[in-house]
Amino acid sequence: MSLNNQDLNDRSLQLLKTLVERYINDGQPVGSRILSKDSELNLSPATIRNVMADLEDLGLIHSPHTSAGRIPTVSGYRLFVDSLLTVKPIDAKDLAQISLGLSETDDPNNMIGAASRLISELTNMAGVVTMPKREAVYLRHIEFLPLSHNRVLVIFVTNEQEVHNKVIHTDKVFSPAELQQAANYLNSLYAGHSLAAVKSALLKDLQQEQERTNQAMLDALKIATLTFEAGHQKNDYILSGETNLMGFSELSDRNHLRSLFEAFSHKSDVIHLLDQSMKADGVQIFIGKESGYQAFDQCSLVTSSYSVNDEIVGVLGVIGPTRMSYEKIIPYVDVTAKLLGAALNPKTSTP
Amino acid sequence: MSLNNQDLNDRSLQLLKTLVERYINDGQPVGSRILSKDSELNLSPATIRNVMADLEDLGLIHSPHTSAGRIPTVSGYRLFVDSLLTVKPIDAKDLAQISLGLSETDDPNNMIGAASRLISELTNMAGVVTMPKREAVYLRHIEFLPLSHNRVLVIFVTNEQEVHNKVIHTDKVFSPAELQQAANYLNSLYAGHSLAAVKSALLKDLQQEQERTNQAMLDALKIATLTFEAGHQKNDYILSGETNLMGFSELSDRNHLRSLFEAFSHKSDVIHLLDQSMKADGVQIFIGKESGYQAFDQCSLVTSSYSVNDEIVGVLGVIGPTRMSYEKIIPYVDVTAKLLGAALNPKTSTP
DNA sequence: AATTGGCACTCATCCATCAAGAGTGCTAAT
DNA sequence: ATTAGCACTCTTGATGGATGAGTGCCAATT
Repeated sequence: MSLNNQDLNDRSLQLLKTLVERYINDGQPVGSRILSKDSELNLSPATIRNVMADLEDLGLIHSPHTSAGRIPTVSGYRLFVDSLLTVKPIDAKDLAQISLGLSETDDPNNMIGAASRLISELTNMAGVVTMPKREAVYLRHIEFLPLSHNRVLVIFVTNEQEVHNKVIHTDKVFSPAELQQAANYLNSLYAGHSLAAVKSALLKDLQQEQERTNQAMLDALKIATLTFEAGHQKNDYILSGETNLMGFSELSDRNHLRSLFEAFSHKSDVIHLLDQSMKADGVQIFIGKESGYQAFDQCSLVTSSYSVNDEIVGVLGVIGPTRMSYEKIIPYVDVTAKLLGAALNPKTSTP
Repeated sequence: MSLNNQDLNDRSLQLLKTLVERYINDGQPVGSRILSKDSELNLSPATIRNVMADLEDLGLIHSPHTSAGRIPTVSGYRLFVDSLLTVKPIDAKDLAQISLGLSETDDPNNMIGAASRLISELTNMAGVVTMPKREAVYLRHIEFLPLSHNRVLVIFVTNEQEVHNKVIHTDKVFSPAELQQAANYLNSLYAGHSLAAVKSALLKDLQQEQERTNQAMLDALKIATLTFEAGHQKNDYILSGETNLMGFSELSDRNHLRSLFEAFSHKSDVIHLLDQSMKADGVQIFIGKESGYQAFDQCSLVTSSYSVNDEIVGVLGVIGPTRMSYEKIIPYVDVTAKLLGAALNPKTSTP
């Protein structure tokens, strides 16, 4: 056994690097002859073969069958991505396209969609961006409109300009005037407070008022309780360019493709996966089975969280085949996430 | 030439019918021997062959190659669907599932989604439902909130409970009080009127006020003009179960599948296609190339408009391969569309 | 001791051939 | 008008080289 660390470090890594690069380019298993010509070190195919055998023993590469070249395993990609890769600078034209694309709208929702579309178009893969999810959501304004059958339409605005609406069922019928009064009361009491604070305050106030039995205020508090009892975070994402994935031969198996697209439809798996990237700054990568979801076995996911006012609020990512150009994709994801965060910051935009 | 109308009418149609039914069942080209056994008329394969040759001359069937059976052409399907088909009654259990599924929510948006999901699950194909689009949209309530940089968040409610919001840019900065006053003014003036009426009234009132130079009202009218200048009809649809389409071998060609899913993403083609069904009551069918969109060449689309209060407001449909069980699908689409219309009617729901 | 040339060996891929089977169209007989 | 019979076509699947890429290992070289 001549495969100690010394062996690996010197040139095996170099060879692994060129092997991965070559495979990412061609999609063909790369053999000793090609690798010999491709690497700067002047080694004969025979020597390369010895090294390759070592790399295979270490589980970094494997060959699909006897007479084919080698392709990287997940560990091989991982090593490549972690220590060998030299990122390419982002194309100036593409950078401009991203900035421009993100500045075309004020609406945060549209901006998320634009980011998803941009990253998908520039990488020719699927782009995905989660809706921003603020830790602290502030109640800005609330409004009630009566509907038929004891139902009330609640409209409330959070943060700067996020509009939510829901229908609640009340015990009794309220007149428009009563609802107006309730809204005024709640606005004066709770506007500017975080939703969490509002919820706990509601509980307290409800008890207090119950003792004092001020009916009007009691009603207002009850309606408000109904309004805020469920979560309002959308927990959704915008996916673009899924169809690009159909162009990759490694994903062409019908069943694979189907389970992949089913995962996109169900959303929960993808959301869970993206949530993992919320924790960290910067770019994160899931290669093949690393994601833990079978549907993504043949895919890699390159993500970056994006922040508004130094608070991480969402994740932007790219989904493609394991054989993707990480060197190119990583900076694109990185930059787009940063630009999206900046564009979403209301203080910086359109002075 | 022995292929006059007499020939066709008698038993050729009967044979065409069983041929189509058989092909829809098996997916295999059906030959003279099978057809001879399958049809009640006791004819030898040879006779059947003569009839089939006639049907082929008429463009109703064709054979993929010399030694294969025949499969229906678009015209063949069309004739089958228009005059030969005997619809199967809808399964009671499925009917219950639809009713139940549609009654689970109040929110029209959720109901559309549920309808799309239900029809897709019950047919094992893709379900599509357009968002309801009322001819007459009534303004119910309008509200303004100030944002930074001369921007105003407009929230307005139409019809019963449809909430819209948009950000408009104003010439000058408005105080919250001014905006409140403007909203009150507009609500008193225009609430209950159709959006079209509001738009034309705005133009007139704007001119009148300009002469009288009442600044506050002039401002209100200007903001309102900005609010209503663009259309607010969503013109969107909810698609479900697209992935079911990946299971059909006739759509398995990667490029076909891709262009199909790209059409789903672009939406415009599908919307245009569905809009054609808005004009008519009842079930409409587009078979293969009849749709006019290349992406749908291999697909059929079975649609039905749905109505609220006798006004057609949207379309529900199913997308699948041309070789689909029309006899089963048609009543499902029909019934689901009717039930959806009923469920959307606020007067009928939850008394 | 590391490197290399040489060589036998393994597989996937391509291509031609072949047999079987399904289905047709046509003709002649019923 | 219908049908039996038959020659013919064409797909499908199996078989079997031939080719070529690539490997692993051994012995020779540096």
